[in-house]
Amino acid sequence: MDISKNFEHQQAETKWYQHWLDQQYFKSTPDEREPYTIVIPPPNVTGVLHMGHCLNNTIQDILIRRARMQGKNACWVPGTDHASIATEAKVVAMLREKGIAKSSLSRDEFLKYAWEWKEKYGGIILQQLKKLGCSLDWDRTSFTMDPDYYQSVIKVFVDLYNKGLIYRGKRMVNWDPVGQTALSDEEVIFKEIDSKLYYVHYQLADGSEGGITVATTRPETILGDVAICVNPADERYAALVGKEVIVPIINRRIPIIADEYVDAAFGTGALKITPAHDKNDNMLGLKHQLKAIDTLDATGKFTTAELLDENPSEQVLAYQGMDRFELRKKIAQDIAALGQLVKEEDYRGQVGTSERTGAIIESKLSLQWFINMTAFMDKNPQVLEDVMNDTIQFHPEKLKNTYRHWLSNIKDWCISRQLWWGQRIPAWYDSEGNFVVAATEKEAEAAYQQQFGRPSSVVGGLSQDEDVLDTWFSSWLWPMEVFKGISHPGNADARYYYPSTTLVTGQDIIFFWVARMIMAGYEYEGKRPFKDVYFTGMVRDKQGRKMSKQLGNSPDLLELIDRYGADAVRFGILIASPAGNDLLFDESSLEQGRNFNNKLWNAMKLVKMWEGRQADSPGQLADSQFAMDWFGARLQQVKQELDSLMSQFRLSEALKTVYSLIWDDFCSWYLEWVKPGFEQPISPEVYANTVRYFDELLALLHPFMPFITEELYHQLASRSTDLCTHQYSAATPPPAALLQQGELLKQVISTLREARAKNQLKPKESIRLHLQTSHPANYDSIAAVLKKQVNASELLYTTKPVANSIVVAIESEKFFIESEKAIDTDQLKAELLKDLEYQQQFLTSVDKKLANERFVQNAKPEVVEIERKKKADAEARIQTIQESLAALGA
RNA sequence: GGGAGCAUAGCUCAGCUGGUUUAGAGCAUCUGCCUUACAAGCAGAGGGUCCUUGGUUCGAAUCCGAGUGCUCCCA
Repeated sequence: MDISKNFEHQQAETKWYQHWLDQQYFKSTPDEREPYTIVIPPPNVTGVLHMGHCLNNTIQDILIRRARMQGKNACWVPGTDHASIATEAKVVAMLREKGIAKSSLSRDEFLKYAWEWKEKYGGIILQQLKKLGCSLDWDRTSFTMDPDYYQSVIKVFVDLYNKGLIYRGKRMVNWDPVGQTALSDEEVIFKEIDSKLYYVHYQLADGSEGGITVATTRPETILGDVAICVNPADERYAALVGKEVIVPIINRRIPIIADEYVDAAFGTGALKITPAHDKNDNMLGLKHQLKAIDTLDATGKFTTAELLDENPSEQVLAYQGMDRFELRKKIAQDIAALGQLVKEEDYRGQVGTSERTGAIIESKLSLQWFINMTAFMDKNPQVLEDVMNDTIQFHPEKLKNTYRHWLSNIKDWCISRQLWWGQRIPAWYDSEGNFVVAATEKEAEAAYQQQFGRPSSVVGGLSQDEDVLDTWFSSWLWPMEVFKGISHPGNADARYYYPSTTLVTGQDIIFFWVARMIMAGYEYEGKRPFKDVYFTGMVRDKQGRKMSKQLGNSPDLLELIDRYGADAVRFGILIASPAGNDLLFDESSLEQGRNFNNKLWNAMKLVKMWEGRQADSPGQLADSQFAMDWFGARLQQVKQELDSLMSQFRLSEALKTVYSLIWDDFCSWYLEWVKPGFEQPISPEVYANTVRYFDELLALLHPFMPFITEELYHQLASRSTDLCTHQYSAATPPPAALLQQGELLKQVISTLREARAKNQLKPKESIRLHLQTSHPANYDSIAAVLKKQVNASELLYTTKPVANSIVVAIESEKFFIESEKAIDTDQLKAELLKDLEYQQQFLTSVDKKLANERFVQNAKPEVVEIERKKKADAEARIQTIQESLAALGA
């Protein structure tokens, strides 16, 4: 069979992924094995694969493939999130392009479009994950709006309501005037934005001289002012507290009050209070029993609706319908026209924006549904405790602090959204504003009858709440409901797979999702939802900037997979990904991955070349014995290292370890050591061993790079099984002496090669190697390899220096390189002198340490022993060098 | 404003409970090689005041304090 020059990834990827699917290797059903469960962080149904997904899912696939090869029942559940606001925004945009306004559609008509859109474009991302090689159990694909899932969300809402943990109330919410919906605190992104600070003068109501000047960034809310507040300790204003001032333009009389909340150092030290439009103002308003006057509507435009009692002037009425930012300028001008705008200055401040639409958030009073988080946490203290005591283990651990901090300052969760795409809130209202909460209209009717003692028809029937639930109110059930643990409690799958084993997700959704899954897990299963949480950092570009559409620095992943191959992409993204830190993505790491593919491919070609050259060859076998023994030991050693690294989730280091084992130990050392001479036969035993080692390496690498390893596994020999389901054998403790001798051999080879290079001995020029050692037995097993690796025709033991040779000292042993070529003794001497100086300085530092009585007294005996050995080694080395110099006639 | 974290080679990072030579790896750089698997390669080399500064200790990249710079989270 002809072997292609390089690994052809496209072909291999298609072939093997299909084969794995056909063999149902990714399919999992409960059995007697230990389960290893991962639920995918469900990407938005509208999403396309980006770098973050790539990192995240590569890691999950590595964990799941490794678990599968360790004999566990590996189950990785795919799925998508309906992403209410993000999806609805896309559907609205799509309709707008068709010339259809959302407002012209009924709820049902809109949802029909949305479902059509979801069927057409939704879940593209899941197909893309296949390209990356992800071994998901596709039969288990879930969607947060599947009928059962939908019902489970409704069920949980009703249940929490009945438990008194959900309430409806008029509260200050974060209002997105573009999306026209409330948002939870977590959906608000604070940004630094340049604005202006306006200094506005309010005149005293009694007509007397003076007044008070207030600094505000939001003059457009001035018509909703109900008080001016100063710090009670602020002497400047002490005399004014209790007096009234006039709000410019609208001429409302408002009091000057005092509260310690006010920072006397900010602006003028006087704060205008607009309880309808600012969270802190609202808090002060409640405390001082002030009215809230709302002057902005749901779209952020001025409305006089709540001002009509005050007989507003023509000027005020003219603002009707004006956008908040336009209004800001207009009101500033109008105040200036009154001569009450003292000054304007530039100001840079934090402004909340919507995570989804980017719009600047308004704080707005509105009637919404909330979860009482304080009560919830009192009921479920394990949510915090079990993370702090590592029942649920966070990686990296430092995120425990962040988690604790958030939970100990937790605010009520606003869960209603003024959208149509999502689970509709199961609350039912009569025409008088009474309501009941029930899963279905029928149940609602019954509940109504019971609660109010009359059928709802008396007051015109019941109508359901128009709003839907926050997306996270459905995804917090994900680890349970993908196994139908909420909709069909106690079913076999849920019992077997829950709690899941590991969650892999981004640090950015620790509050949105991770914390809430833990909450739901304890509330509904009484158990943690997962054992380990691995948090990935953010993927940034080479300059450390976030990947974004605007910057255009977000590479097209499918194109990268096409160009470098899925294995190389997986390698590249993981090798650059330090545990718990952000990842600076650079295409050069993909190149490294591709080069590694190439290396593996060529190693396979070499071994395949030997396949047909097997013949009994006792000499070749004997010469290779050490290499075989040593590599066997190295393999066990690395297997142990990998177990340890993987259990600590140090995946990047684990990959580096396998990479170096394959590239350095296997290719650069082992294969060279057993390689037969040109067109010489190879011993069948050596060949069989080599293939066996290669198999083991492929198995270790397979979770990281599944395609090329499967391909090579089948190229190397004809097989009846696949690497994908190969079972690892446990690592055995490697013999330390063998490993040590291997290190000695490597060191000797490197040092001799370096000496050859420095003396301009071409690799082809053969040498005679003389060795002066007190332990010749150490060299018996490695002599053959040593000769081959430094191109020595002979290895001779000697007891005295060899004339006209290059001298190399390694510890207390001396090597003499004898060649046809004349030796540059001056250079040799210079080298030796340099080494001598280094050794002498080193000796001095060790001596100093040993001369320190307090060191010898206080340090642990083994540490002192190490120092003594260092001293002895250095002294021996110095002696060797001096003898060599003497032999050179120095 | 509150909290958390980071600072080690040109870049990205290891360096776990202080002592394994005078600090390691990968990538990049430089030198020599188209050596019979691989130039997407091989063999070598150079490169660091472990941010600054006090302290604890026989001993500090490692522990503690202060400072500086950066990052993230929360308000």
